[in-house]
Amino acid sequence: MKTKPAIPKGTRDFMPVETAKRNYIFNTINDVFHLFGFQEIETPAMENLSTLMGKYGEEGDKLLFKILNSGDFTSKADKSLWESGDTTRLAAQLCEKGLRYDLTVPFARFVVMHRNEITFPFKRCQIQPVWRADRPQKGRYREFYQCDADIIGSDSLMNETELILMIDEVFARLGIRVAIKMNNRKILSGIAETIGYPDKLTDITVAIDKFDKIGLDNVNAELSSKGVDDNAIAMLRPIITLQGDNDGKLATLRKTLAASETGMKGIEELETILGLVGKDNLRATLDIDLTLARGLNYYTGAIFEVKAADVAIGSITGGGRYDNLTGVFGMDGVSGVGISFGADRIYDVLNQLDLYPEQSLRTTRIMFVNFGEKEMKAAMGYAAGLRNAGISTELYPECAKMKKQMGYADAKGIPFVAIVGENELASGTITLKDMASGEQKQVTIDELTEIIK
RNA sequence: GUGAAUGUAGCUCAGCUGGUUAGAGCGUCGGAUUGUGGAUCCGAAGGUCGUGGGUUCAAGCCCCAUCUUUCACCCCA
Repeated sequence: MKTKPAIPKGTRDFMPVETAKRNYIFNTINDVFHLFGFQEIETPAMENLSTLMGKYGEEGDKLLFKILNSGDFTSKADKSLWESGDTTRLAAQLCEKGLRYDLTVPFARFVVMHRNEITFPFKRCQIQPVWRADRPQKGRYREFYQCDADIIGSDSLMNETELILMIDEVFARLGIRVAIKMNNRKILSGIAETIGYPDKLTDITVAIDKFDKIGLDNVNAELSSKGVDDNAIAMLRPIITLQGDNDGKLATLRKTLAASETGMKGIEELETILGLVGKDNLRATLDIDLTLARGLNYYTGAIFEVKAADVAIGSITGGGRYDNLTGVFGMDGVSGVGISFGADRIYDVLNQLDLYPEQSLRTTRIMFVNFGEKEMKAAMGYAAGLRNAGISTELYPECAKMKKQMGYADAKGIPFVAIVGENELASGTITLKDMASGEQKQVTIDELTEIIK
C-alpha cells in the first residue's frame, strides 16, 4: 500500500541550503558560548513525565508531548477512567515518558543527578530540539531548537551581566539589531504587594505583560476581571506606563515600592547589573521594561527578553534567574540563571534580512569533469592532494555530456571546475574554469591550489 | 484548547452562474553537428483538483465530515 509522504504538523524538513544557514546560526551561538567558558552537554529527547509535569504551569502540562508506554500498556490502566473521561489521570497511567519541553528543566534534573561529578559554579551550554504540542503558527513550531546557556551554583549578579554581554555578542556577530529588555520578578512581586494583592502576582504579571499588545484599557479590564479593585488598578497605572531612561525608572520605582522589601531588593539587583554592564559597552539597547513578565513561573530574579529591531516576530531570546529549580529534585539552595536563543526564529529573522555571509553557505569549492576512466584516475590523484590541503573537492561520478556536468556544477554553486581531458593529460596541466566569470586557463596543480584555496 | 480562513502539477497561481479530453508561468528532464553551465529556441514528463462521504443526468466548483496550512485568542521561542 502506498502512503502519501507527509510529516507531522508543525515539523519541517530542511534542504541543504537551509541546513547550511541553520548551522551558521548554531555555530555562531556555540562559538560565543565557548568564548565565555560554557561547556556543551546533551540530554535525551525524552524525560520521565514526573520530571516534566508541573514545571511549566497548567498550560505547559497541556503542551507536553506524551509517549505511549510500550508493551501491554492497557493492562496496567484503570478501565473505569476510560468511561469517566478523565484524560489527565488516564494519560498518567498510559504514559510515563514525554518529549522535553525546554532545556532548562532537564538541565536541573541533570545537575541534581550528577552533582558529585560537577564542579560549581557550572556553566553549561546546550543546543538541541524541544517539542511542544502547541498549535503551529508563523514562527511557532512543534519541533524547534533552543540554544541554552546557564550558570548554576552562583548567586553573583556577574552571571546576569555576562549573559547580557553574551547576548550582545551573538547578535552583533549575526548582524541583527536587537533590543534587550530586562525586568525582575522581585519588582513584580513588590508591585503586587504594594497595591495590596500579593497573592495575585501571576494574574497581574500576565495582564501587564500584554500592555504592549492590547493597551492600557484592556489590561485594566483584564485586571478588573481577575478581581483587582479600581484603587489598585489606579496605583498600577503609573508603574506600567513608566517612561524615560533606566535611571529615571529606577528612581521612580524606589519611591513607589519603598514599603516592599522584596521590591527594593529587585531594584537593587537591576541597578547592580546595569552598573556592571556599563553605559557604552553594548551594541544593543538595554532597557528596563516593567511590563516584561515572561510566562515560565520558575523565574525568581532578573528576567530578560530580546526582540529584533527590524523584524516583527515575538521574542527571539529569553531567560532569567531561577533560585531553586533543583529544589523539586531534592537539591536545595542552588541558584541558576540562564538564557535561551530561539534558533528557529533567529533563522526567520536572518532570512528576512538576508544576512548570511557568503562563506557560511560555501559548499564544494571545485569539481573535476569526468572524461572517462583514464582521465578520472589522474583527477582522483589531484583531488586527493586538494583534499589534503583542506579544499572541498568533488569528482563528477559519470562520464556524462559535458553540458550536463557543467550544469550540475552551476546548480550546486560550485565556483571552480577543473577539466582534465586528453589534451591536459598529455601536457600534465589542468584547465581551470572560473564559473562566475567564465574565464578559463591552463595551470599546473600547484598553481591551481594557490588560486582556489 | 476557542474562533476564522485556506487546500488545483515540485513551486506560484488561473479555472466564468456546476456542463465534454483541468490550464499558464517558473522548475525538472530531453534536444538545438558529439570538450563547456547560468541566455534563447524546440519538445516531453508531471494532477485519483487534500482525503472520505453525499446532492445531481453531470462536481475542481454545492453540502457534511476529516486532515493540512495560515490568522486571531490562549500561551510562548
